[in-house]
Amino acid sequence: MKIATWNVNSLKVRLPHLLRWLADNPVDVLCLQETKLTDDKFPVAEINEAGYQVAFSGQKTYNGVAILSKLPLLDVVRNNPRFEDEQQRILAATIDGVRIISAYVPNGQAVDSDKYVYKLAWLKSLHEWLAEEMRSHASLAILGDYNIAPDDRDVHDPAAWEGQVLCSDKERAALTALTDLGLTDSYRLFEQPEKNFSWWDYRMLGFQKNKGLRIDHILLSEKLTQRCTACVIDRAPRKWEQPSDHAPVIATID
DNA sequence: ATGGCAATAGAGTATTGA
Repeated sequence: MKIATWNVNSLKVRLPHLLRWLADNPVDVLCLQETKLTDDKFPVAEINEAGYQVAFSGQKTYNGVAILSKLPLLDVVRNNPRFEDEQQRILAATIDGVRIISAYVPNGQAVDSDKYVYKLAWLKSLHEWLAEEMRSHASLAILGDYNIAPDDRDVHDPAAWEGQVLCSDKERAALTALTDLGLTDSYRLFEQPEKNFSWWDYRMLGFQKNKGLRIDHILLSEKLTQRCTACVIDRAPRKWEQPSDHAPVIATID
């Protein structure tokens, strides 16, 4: 089973990229973030035609998450039931006995801004809900754009980013709190290339200069960690015309 | 060198992202 995550930064713009990528990478499950579409505009027919069933939770202009799957999506839940939130950032479904969660963690804008406070509160509540979910689902994977670079290996210029949003101690502690629940960053189970990232700024020739961050992650419960045989970042679609600023991350579960 | 790109809403320019 291959499971993947990709922040597409507008599914309206990126639908051709998505279909092309799925043709090249026929993963079993793909979690999307930043679809930026209301549910009535979601391209269900095109995705079905590509061989995928899909659940989605969107809103106008911002956020929006989805899960594509070759197998049926059961027990679909929108949002963290413990966190009152108008922003559509969480979608969960059970696929082939695995609880899959697509998550779009808030960006946080700047340390100590209102959005940063919201990000930390959101993560704290996610932690509480995940603890619960893990009790009822031994096989659980939470995939998405975490907007947190776990450590300095995940940052192109750690000195420049030190203490900044996406790299601050409080954000990293919030991510560590999630892994302390018994979730593992699948990427670090394996030897990985140096300076390998999942996001590059559109500005400053970020991708060409590889000025990026690794902020998109696949966290696995212990049961899935034992079955995980690979985790890779696919930079290929970042080189395509009019790309998303994020690259997909893929984990293989045997 | 502290900007720079891109998407959205909506009709010039503001907001957000990371």
